[in-house]
Amino acid sequence: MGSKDRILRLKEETRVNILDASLDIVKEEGWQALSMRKIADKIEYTAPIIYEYFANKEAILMELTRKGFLLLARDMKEAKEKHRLPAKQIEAMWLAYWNFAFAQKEFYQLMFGVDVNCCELAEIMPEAEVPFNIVTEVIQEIMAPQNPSEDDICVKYYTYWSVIHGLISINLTRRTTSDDINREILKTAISGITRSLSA
Amino acid sequence: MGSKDRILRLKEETRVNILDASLDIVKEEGWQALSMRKIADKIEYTAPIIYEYFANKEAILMELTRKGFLLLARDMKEAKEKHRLPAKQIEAMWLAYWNFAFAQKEFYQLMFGVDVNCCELAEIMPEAEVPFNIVTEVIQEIMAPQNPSEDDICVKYYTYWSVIHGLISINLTRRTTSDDINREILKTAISGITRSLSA
DNA sequence: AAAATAATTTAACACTGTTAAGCAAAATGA
DNA sequence: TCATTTTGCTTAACAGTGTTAAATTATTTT
Repeated sequence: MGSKDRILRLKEETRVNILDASLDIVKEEGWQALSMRKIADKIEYTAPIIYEYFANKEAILMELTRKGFLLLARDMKEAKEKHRLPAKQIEAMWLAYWNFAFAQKEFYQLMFGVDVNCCELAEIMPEAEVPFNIVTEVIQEIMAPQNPSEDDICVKYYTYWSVIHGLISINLTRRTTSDDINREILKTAISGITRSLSA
Repeated sequence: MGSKDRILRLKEETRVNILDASLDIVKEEGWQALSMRKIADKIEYTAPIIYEYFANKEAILMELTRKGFLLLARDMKEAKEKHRLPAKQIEAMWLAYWNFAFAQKEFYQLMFGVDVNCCELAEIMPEAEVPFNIVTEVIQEIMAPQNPSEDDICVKYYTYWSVIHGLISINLTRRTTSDDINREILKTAISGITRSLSA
C-alpha cells in the first residue's frame, strides 16, 4: 500500500510547485502581476485546484514570507558565526541583512513591504522573530555591563533596523547613489550605533 | 457669456470633488479599497465621467501625491522659519516631516510607499524635490567650512532620510514601542547626524 | 421647432480572487 | 466483473477591478 505514500508525495510536490511558480512569476513580473490563474497556467492546472493546497492567495504569500524569514535567518546566522567580536558580529549580520535585501529583492519586499499587515506577523509567524532574536542576543552581550532593560535593547535594535531598512528602501525604489557609497553610509551608521551601545 | 466661465468653474469643482472623494475613501478604507466606481458613487456620477477629468486611476494618485508634497514642503518650511540656528532648523524640519507622516498617514504612504515607482518621480514631479532642496540648503550651510561636494551633501541628506523614513515605516506598520520613545530615538539620531556634519 | 453639440449612462471587455456544480477517471465493495 | 462511491479536475459562475465604445439623454445653437 505504498500508493498512498506516492500520492501524498505527488501532492506535496504540486504544493511546492505552486510556491515555486509564484516566485518565478514575481521575479519576472513583480508582485502585482501575481494571479491565481497565472500560477495555475505555470503548474499546468486550472485555478481552482490551487485552493486544495492553499486556503487563498494570502496563504501562498504567507508561506513565501515564512520561507523568506528562514532564508534571512540562515544568512544572518552564518554571518555571525564568522566572527568572534560582538561588534564585528553585529556588523556582519546587518551586512548579511543588507545583501539579502538586494539578492532576494522579491522576498524582502514581501517580508517588509507596506502591503503586509505586519502588526500581528510576529505572533502568527514565529520565524519572523528569529532575525530579531539573534541580533538582540549580541546587543545584550555588548550592553551587559550596563544592565539594560528589555526595552533598552529593543530600542537599540530598532535604531539599527530603521537605519538599515530606510537605506534599503531608498535603494530598492529609487536607485540614486552608487552601491559603494551606500555601503559606506551603512557601515558608518552601524558602527556609530554600535559605539553608542557601550556609551 | 459668463456661462462658459460658470461651466468651467463647475468642471473644476468636480475635479476637486474627485480628489476629495478619493482621499475620503482612502482615509476610511485604505488605499487598496480605492476604486473608480467608489469614487463615482461618492461624487454621484458613474465611473466613466472620471476619465474626462483624469486620464486614469494613476493620474488621480499622482495628483494626490503632488498635493502631499506641497503640504509636506509647507510644513517643513514653517518649521524651519521658527529657528535661526541651522542645527535647530534641521531638527525642526525633520520633526515636521515626522509629524506629517503620522498626521497625514495616507498621503505619506502614497508619497513614499513601495507601490510608487519613484525612480522618475523627481523628474516627472518637481514638487517632490522641494523637501529635499530646503533640507540640503541647510546642510550646505552647516558644512560650508569643509567645501563639500554635491555628492557629500546628498549622502548626508540620505543618511537623515533613511533613519527617519525607517523609523516611520516601523511605526506606520507595526506599532510596537511608545510614541515618546520613538521621538527620543528620532531626536538622538538627528542630532547625531548633525554633529557628524561638522566633523 | 430642428439640428448639432455636449453631458452622462449603459454595456461591454479583459482582468482579478473565489466558490459551486459538473464530469470523468480511478478506487472500492459485492 | 459490475455497480457504487470517492477522487481529481474542469467549466461556469459571481462579484469585483480598470477602462473603452456605443447609446442615450440633455442642452445649446441655428
